[in-house]
Amino acid sequence: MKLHVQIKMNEELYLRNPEGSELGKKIIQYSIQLIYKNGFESFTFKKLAEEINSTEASVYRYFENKHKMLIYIVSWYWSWLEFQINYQTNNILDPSVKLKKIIKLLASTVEDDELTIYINEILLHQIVISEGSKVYLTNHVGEDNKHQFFKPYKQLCATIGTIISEYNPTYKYPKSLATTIIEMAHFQNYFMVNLPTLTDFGENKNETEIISFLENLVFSSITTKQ
Amino acid sequence: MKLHVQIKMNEELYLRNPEGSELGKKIIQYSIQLIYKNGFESFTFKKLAEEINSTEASVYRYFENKHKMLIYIVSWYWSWLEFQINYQTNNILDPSVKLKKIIKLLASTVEDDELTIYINEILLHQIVISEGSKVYLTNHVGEDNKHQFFKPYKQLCATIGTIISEYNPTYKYPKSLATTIIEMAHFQNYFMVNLPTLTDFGENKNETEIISFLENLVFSSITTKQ
DNA sequence: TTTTAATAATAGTAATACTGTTATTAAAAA
DNA sequence: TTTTTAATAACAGTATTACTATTATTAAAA
Repeated sequence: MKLHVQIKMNEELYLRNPEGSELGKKIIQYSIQLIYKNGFESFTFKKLAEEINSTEASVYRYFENKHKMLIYIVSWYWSWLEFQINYQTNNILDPSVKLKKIIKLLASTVEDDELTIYINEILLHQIVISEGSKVYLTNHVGEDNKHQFFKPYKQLCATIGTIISEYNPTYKYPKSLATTIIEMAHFQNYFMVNLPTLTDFGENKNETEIISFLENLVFSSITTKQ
Repeated sequence: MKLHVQIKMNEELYLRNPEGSELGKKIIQYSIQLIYKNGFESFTFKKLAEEINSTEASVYRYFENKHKMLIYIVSWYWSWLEFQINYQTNNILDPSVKLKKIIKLLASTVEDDELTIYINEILLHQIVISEGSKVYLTNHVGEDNKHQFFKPYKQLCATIGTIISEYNPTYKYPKSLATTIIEMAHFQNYFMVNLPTLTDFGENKNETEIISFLENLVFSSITTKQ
């Protein structure tokens, strides 16, 4: 039996479901490649169309604009990560072990998931690090929120927040600490690679130091008496 | 005697110094207003020119493009905040008192500084919250870094990191904790206002809760034995 | 009074972010 | 098998953005 992880995406994010056709999958696959390579700002549907030997108009049949495309792939990532977390922390009872596992999953280079051939999770993870916050840092965040575009991100925060509360039910800021872990797992990685003077991770540039930093941050916060 | 706070800006950020002319000051003043109102994405030099009854070409005499303009105003903010922090923590010896003061300055609504008539610090603070990270989350971060465009931000992190090390010389991640404080002071504020389910600050929407969260985060991290 | 500098006014270009139309092809339904 | 439908390719076109270049006008400095 082949396990197929189907991630159900918010239907308002696309005009035509990209998972439902070869062209659609190609659009996702090469969008990830292009955004990874040149950044979201210089990514255009025209360049994408040239890359996949199709036309701009065809891409517009799938996505209204490139921002919704970004929300789509970033949301996909959060949903996928949520699944990985649930899968890997399943049967673990100790919340501190769970939290350590989550920190590791957030801060480590992901492994490419063989089940989703057209999505390269390694590149997607890098995109989420560099472009992920642009998804909600817009003037239309309220509108987008009404359309539930941030649900997978919120869901992940809720999951992490719940485990924090399991560990220490008296801790007052489980959700804020959850977003801090998520955002800092990515920001510290971005700083380490691009602006290393902003971090304490120096030359070696590996993720174990980020994990130590985050573990220290989280466990001292939720262990300290208030 | 009138105290004049002159902030020396990186000369590579502009083509002509906006502080040196009436038009230049108007460009800064109305850029802040427009970016605050409609967000950075929809901000254009044409709209700005219309707003100040000038022309696009005149604006281009001052700034090469709108991204450098954003770096300019955000850097100005960090330099200004650094000054405020140094001023307000001057003569304080206890590093924990200093840190609390800094957290408060980072997380609170700033007061308009009467000394800079054409810069509205309250609006600028909101811009730094919503658009600040876009300054370095670009594909040309390396180039921009070489040109020292992030110096004021780095300087602020160094200042905060130094005080953290003063409090606890054995703490291993002073700089990463410094960036965490800065970024989270802003992100938690943004989430509180725009995506409240991501935080624990609920209905009241005031900054004292964010300050408590950050104080708890910082002091438990640097007080815990490692 | 002359020179210079700054700005306004105007024009123009390449690229971006789309929309619309029609021809072609492939797959599904009759 | 034929017909219908759906998807895509190909092409054309528009408004806006992000610029550059040129010249006229004005104001200040030499």
